[in-house]
Amino acid sequence: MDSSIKKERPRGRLSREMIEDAAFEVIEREGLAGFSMRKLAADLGCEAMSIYHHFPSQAHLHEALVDRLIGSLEMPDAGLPWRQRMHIAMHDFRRIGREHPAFAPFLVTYRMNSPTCLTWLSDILGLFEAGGFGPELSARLFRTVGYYLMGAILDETAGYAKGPSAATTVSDEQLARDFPNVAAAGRYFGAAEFDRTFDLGLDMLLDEMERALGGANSR
Amino acid sequence: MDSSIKKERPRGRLSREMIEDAAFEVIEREGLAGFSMRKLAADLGCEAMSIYHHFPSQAHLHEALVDRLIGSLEMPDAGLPWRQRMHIAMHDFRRIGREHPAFAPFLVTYRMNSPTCLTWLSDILGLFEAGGFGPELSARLFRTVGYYLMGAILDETAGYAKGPSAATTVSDEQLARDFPNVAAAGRYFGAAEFDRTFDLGLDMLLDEMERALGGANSR
DNA sequence: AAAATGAACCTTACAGTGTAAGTTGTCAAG
DNA sequence: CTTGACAACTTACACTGTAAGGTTCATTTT
Repeated sequence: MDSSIKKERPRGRLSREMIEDAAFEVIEREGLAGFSMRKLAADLGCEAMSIYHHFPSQAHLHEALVDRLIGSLEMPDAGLPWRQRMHIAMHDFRRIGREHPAFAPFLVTYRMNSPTCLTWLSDILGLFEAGGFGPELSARLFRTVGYYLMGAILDETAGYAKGPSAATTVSDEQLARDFPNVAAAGRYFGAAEFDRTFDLGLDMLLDEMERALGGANSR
Repeated sequence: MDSSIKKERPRGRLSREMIEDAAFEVIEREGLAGFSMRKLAADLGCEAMSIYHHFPSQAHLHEALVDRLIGSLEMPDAGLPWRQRMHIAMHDFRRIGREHPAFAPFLVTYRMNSPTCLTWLSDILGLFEAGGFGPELSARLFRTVGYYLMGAILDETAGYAKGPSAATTVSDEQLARDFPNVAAAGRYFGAAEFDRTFDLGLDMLLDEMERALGGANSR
């Protein structure tokens, strides 16, 4: 058996899909800032520059990862009520963020303009419009839930994105003494409460949207 | 007028405040990713390593910038009604983000745990509690508006944070043809609509919170 | 005045980064 | 077998954060 250190991998066996798969792994293992083309290459058993044959730059690779994630999303069953469909779509997006916590900051910061992403965006806008909102309100409400979603994903994945704060941190004792209400709130800030907290805010927004719809209809 | 490239600057004239001021400038000029200790030093007229006498690392410096911004926030007048105070506090935070658009991604991603930041966080939590919410709901509603705020700031400053997308972009014609509803929504996604859109979502959340309060009181 | 102290700043060096440019290896078509 | 095309590798460059150690200068002590 061949015993070279690098995995035996004949030429011509590198593909975009393989590279993307490995990139997700390296990012989650090393963190987004710790990711590099050389580490990715080491994972793939090739040299860094070989990757450039498939992606013209690291930025292109990162954007391809976004495309992969967004492209994997499916719109909820059109037979369901509007509110339920919106609820599902929001949870779907949140899920792909949480499944790739180290990549999540890039995902939510990225300004979508690829066909794949625009399709998703268009579908979500269409969901609002199908719910009875006009073009303007659909756009603004999309932003509203989008903002909420972005912030939630960032918070819920923040523990993975960067290590502990470098600068002065406040000890638990000092926190309990000087900021008792923050210490008390900490109980509801933990990962165990993410689902409940997320749904609270999401339902508040959806409640208010339905109210706006009902008000317009009954008027 | 003196035209030396580096500012004349006798020893002992470097201070944390000066460095922070220059760092804000360099970050806004070069972008967060384009920022470096050497560029900062060039701006200050010193060598890169001199900065390490005042900040032990770049991360410490960045966190000091967050502290500066958060520390500059003042709580709204306690005599005002609860809802108005919350509205002002949210707009204040949004303002410091928008005043430093390139730095905003770090600001909103940063997990606050310095005394300065904890003081602000405690004050906001106190604002909910003063409004009549118990500890648990105060914590969860803080998260809710916090998520919304983070997302809004990220979106509103995204144009400054990074250059145009590196990968395939969809042309305006293609957008109008293949994604007409997205193209139509673009009208409401521009900077001119930021204020109106932000207030729409914020007011929805505050409406819903007041409703929760009223419901609890009238029950 | 002279010497000592210590902070403030600079110089050098290293391991790491993205990626441009040029080179090599491999396989398929002629 | 030769030729071509292309995938992968090698080298090189300009840049990064920062560790280690050297230099300069204001202040304090003698």
